[in-house]
Amino acid sequence: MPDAPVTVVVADDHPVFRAGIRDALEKGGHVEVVGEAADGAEALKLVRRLRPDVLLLDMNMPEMPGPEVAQALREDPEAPRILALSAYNDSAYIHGLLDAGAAGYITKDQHPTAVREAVLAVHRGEGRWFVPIPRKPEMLSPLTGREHEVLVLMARGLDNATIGERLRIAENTVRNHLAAVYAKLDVSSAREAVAWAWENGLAKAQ
Amino acid sequence: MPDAPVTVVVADDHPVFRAGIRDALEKGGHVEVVGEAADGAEALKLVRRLRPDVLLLDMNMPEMPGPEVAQALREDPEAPRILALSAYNDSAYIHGLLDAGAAGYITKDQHPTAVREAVLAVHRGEGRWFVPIPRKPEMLSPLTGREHEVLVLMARGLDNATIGERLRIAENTVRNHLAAVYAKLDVSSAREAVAWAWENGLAKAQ
DNA sequence: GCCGGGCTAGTCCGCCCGCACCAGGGGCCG
DNA sequence: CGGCCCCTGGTGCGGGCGGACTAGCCCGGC
Repeated sequence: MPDAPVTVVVADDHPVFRAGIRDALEKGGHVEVVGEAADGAEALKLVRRLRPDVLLLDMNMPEMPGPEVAQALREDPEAPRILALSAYNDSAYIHGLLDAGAAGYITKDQHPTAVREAVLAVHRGEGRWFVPIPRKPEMLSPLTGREHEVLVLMARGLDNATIGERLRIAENTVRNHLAAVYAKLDVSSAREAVAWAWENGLAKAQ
Repeated sequence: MPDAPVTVVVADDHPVFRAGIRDALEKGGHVEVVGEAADGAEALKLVRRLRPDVLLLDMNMPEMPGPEVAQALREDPEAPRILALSAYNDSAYIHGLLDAGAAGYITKDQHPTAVREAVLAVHRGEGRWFVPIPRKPEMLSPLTGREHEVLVLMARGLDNATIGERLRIAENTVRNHLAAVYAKLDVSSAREAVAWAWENGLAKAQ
């Protein structure tokens, strides 16, 4: 390969992690980290300016979480391929991400070389690059994609109006989704639903 | 200083983060990372074998979270100084950690050099925390016993009336306690408070 | 083509709950 | 003793939210 290196923008709110990723990616050659972002909004700006091949996108950032960034890039024809990065391995979460346009998903507990290989695989167009997902039998989350998104935002403490703004839907629609969530989870209050979300890993610290 | 380097064991479940930390710590000299652990149990073993000067301890690890490790090392006379590391910055959490024996506390969103300086400071016997403590300093005062009880029950999904029954107090009293909780945590809804409780380990599961 | 399911949006109702405010009793400490 | 904090209980008000509907649009499958 007379390669132009694969260009990557790394979006994660922890500087130390970014430094570790940069090191891991560039150590083997063929990959160049052209930018780092500490939050989602910064990531968007960088991506649109630098036009990298791959965006390595942490799911859990302040201000603007990963899924929103993926969503925002969804209709951009020049958008980079997105490799989603998360501290946790949540199968229900993954679905929403792929719908939002992520090309791959990998957890932070993987070895640096695995992350590097995932970046290269995503760049080659080998879509849907997964970490071994600890798949408990399918039934984990009976929720639809939208219901899941709404529940995740609620589990962070957002009220219905704010959830609607984030997802760009009416507050009434949020309530409808939540009604479906409550029915499926067999709960009857936001408190219970938020507790369920945390118990089942839809919301995670860090 | 004709120094023997400060020896450090790094405990974090993300290999990339460990690599980043190792790099950041060793880059400036005077510090040597003598071991890495991916979970709390491994950290304990390593500490007892290697006897490092400082243990850089992530709070959020599978199997055995950081606070338990700190607790386990509490009565060990040869225990290293512990610098607690967390993705989040919340005052009540910090208190529990310091009580458990941590010498310092720093968040993951700090610059690598700040982490390094914190390690050195802890080794010198200085200081407690190295991040701006959120909100007013006097907010460090955590919840009262009763407030804590109410919050824990709420984080399980109970409504105010049920909480009152459990604690054998009037629902109005529950509301009063919750008002105090909201003020101290700087939140304004049950959703936020429940999320806070889970983020900070008041509600357990997983 | 028809049907089912997901996403969207709206309405109406009732109540839980957040909020402000007040007040008495008990324990601790200067 | 006086002051302070915690725990307890109460009232009234307004808003957010859950519950139960209806309904249009789009898509994929039978």
